[in-house]
Amino acid sequence: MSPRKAAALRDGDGGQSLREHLIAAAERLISRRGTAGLTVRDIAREAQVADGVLYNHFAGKEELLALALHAHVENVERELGELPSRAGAGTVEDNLRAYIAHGVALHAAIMPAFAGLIARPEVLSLFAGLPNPVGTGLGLRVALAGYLRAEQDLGRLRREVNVEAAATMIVGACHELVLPGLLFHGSAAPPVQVPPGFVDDLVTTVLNGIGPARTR
Amino acid sequence: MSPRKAAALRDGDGGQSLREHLIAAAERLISRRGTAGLTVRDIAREAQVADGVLYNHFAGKEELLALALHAHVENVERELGELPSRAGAGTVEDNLRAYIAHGVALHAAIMPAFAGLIARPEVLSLFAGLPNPVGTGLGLRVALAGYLRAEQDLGRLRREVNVEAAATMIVGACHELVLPGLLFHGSAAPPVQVPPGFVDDLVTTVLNGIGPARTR
Amino acid sequence: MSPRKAAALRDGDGGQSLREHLIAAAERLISRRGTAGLTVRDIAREAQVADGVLYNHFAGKEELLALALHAHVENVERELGELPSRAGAGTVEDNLRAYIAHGVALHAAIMPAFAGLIARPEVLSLFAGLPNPVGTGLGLRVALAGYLRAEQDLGRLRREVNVEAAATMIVGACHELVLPGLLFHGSAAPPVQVPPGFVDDLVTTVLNGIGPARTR
Amino acid sequence: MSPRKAAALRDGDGGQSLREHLIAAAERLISRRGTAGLTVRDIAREAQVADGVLYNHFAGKEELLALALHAHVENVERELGELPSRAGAGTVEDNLRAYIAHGVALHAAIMPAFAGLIARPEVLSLFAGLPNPVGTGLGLRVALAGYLRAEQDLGRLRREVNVEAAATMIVGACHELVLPGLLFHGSAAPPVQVPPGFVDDLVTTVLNGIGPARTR
DNA sequence: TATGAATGAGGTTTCATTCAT
DNA sequence: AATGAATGAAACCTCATTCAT
Repeated sequence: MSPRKAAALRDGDGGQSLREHLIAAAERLISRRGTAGLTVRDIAREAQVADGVLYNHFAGKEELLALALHAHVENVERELGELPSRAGAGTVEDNLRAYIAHGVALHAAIMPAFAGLIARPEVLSLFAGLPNPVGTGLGLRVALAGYLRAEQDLGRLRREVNVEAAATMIVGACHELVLPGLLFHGSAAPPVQVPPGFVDDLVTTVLNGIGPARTR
Repeated sequence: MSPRKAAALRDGDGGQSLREHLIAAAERLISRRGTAGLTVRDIAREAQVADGVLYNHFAGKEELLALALHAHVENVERELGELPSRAGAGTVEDNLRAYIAHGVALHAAIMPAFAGLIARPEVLSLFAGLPNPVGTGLGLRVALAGYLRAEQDLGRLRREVNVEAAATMIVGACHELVLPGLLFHGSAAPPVQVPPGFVDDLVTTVLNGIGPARTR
Repeated sequence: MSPRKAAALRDGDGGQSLREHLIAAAERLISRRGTAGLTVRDIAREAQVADGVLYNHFAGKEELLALALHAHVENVERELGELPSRAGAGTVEDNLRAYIAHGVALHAAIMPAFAGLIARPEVLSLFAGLPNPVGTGLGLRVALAGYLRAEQDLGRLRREVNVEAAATMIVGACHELVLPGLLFHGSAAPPVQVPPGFVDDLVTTVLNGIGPARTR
Repeated sequence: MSPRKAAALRDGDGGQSLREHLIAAAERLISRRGTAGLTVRDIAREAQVADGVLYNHFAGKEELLALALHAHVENVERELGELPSRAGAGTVEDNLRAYIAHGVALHAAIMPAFAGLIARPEVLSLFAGLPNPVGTGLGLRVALAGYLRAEQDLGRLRREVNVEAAATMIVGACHELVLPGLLFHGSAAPPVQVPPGFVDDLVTTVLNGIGPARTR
């Protein structure tokens, strides 16, 4: 009555549909090797499934990649846990440290996924079209700006600063900490190592500035 | 009898070796279309040279790409001109603005080149192995940190700040300003538009910080 | 408990067996798009039936196609109506005109169906093996020859002519009027347009001949 | 100095370019098996050449097929030799017999080639765009009509007959003689056998007509 | 040494058929 | 008996690299 189930689902993985199984397999590969050089055959093999199945469930490679990318971002964000979104709780320093740690880990995990797709706008626009709560990790900047503004409202940050500028610098610093390792050790790089104390220094810098005295 | 010269060199371009000619052609393509989807045939055609020559001068596509990438970064940096390396000259604000403008332009120009290669560690390690004075645009951070330290020595920036942290944030902000356009508008994106006043806000923020009062 | 019925038969189409339902669906597609590029999935979808059913009722795609082709020829002939089989009725000219009109319409309708199969002898021999009263439209020639012979017997056509030869020429002319449009305008060609008066000229020619005087 | 030659050309077939070699190989297959089910691999194998070569010489499979089809028609026409184009020479009967023999042989040879392409309009329009003197065998009808008109001018055929109609019937008869064998014995059919005397009967019929007396 | 055609592995996709449910 | 997802061979095409000339 019901149609046949894929061998891969029959033994053990029975809880999900093959569609989900395929997305999960692709996500696994993305998280392992990034998005570049990923072939349909790789994905089918990882899913232990025939080459052609994917076309029973997706319009093509591109749709699957977009969905897997989405799943990857979601997985990473789930693993990283909540951001300190409630202003006023804890110290600002601690909260900023949390944002930075989050940003470094997030970018380390998702940049290899996006990198291989810069040249494939179709996948990226499919991705952009997905219901995408937090999104591309770009959401981080928005979230951070929101947090900063809330702290401003509470008086724990100065009123006159441009929170967008601050958020840009902080999130940018996370990129900057991740990129070199990505470029020069490959996606099989050791987990990013931020020198001890460096995050503290970032936070101090952003809070106090580097100028000799307050201008303006 | 001297060995045959490539047709492309015979007329007009006689000053360079074919090796240099090929690197230049590849660089031209990289700067036009980025690194993704670039075939050796494209390069040979751009160089007006037979498909196979490249193997007489390079170990393979990868070596040529690494060298062309290097040339590309050098070209971009040459075109962008000098950075305010002499501390003490002009105002710190102006100098920081110059660094940021430089960084945005630099990353906008070189990120499409690197993007297509994140997944090809071979090219990137060849690149990393090149005698690479300024390098990957990562040089920018080093240069900026040096500048900041010099200003510290002159007393125009506070002694206790970690200039590495500051440089990381500033250069990171440049990444952050460039990346989204790259990802979601393709490499045929409009030239990056930083909102007016935003660079000023970045500078102000980094100089003054965002905290309510100086800590530490 | 009787065996399950296909969904498509349950509502409304209950009069036929699923076998007949499938043949009808395939015939519909053949008459719409010809035989080329027809997939079993197309047929199943047209029949609103699961992909696999067809293998419960036919040896495979080929048998189904052969039967659908047969049905298609039958349908077309039914729609075209009766041929003037009774010699002596009407004028010979009118009757020949009717045969030609019939032949043109018949070939226009069935040639796209056969065209996609010339290269698939299996289907065609299955088709040829079917109890095939009128057959492949080749029946037309037989019918026409029969009619001509009957008119001969009535003295309305000359005794000594070879009715097979005449029938061959007349039916052949129908092919010839249909083929070019088929080849060079695709099966989405406009319905065959025979220039006005041309059928008359064919009839006149076949009746009177083209020679200057009766030979033999 | 010159590039490498294909292995297949090196031993023995050296006179032609690989482009010609490929067209010839495809033509060979077309003449053997018709056009349907012909894969690029088949062609490459027949040409004893690597799978990918064809794309160095043609835009794709379609262009090659169109050219091979063209070559096939040319070959067949060359082998069949000249048609009696000079009116007035020989007897009209003999000339018509020659046309019919030619037409039967021609269609027997080229119809399997065209049949497989009815569903691929792209190939057919490429073919139609080729410089195509005689063309698709459709040229035969034009040539025959021309010949008939010339005989009319000489008074060997009656003035008032529509030569187009006559040509249509005669060429159509050739189709009709060829088609059934094609459909029901496959392209590996025995060479078409026209019953002895049948061609004579066709000629007699077309010259004298079948009517009891000259009408009009 | 330059040439550029030849090579062939490997990419994405289609589709007739099978088969667990 | 019906279902429809799974299967996997095979289609067309690309492209880095080789190599006879």
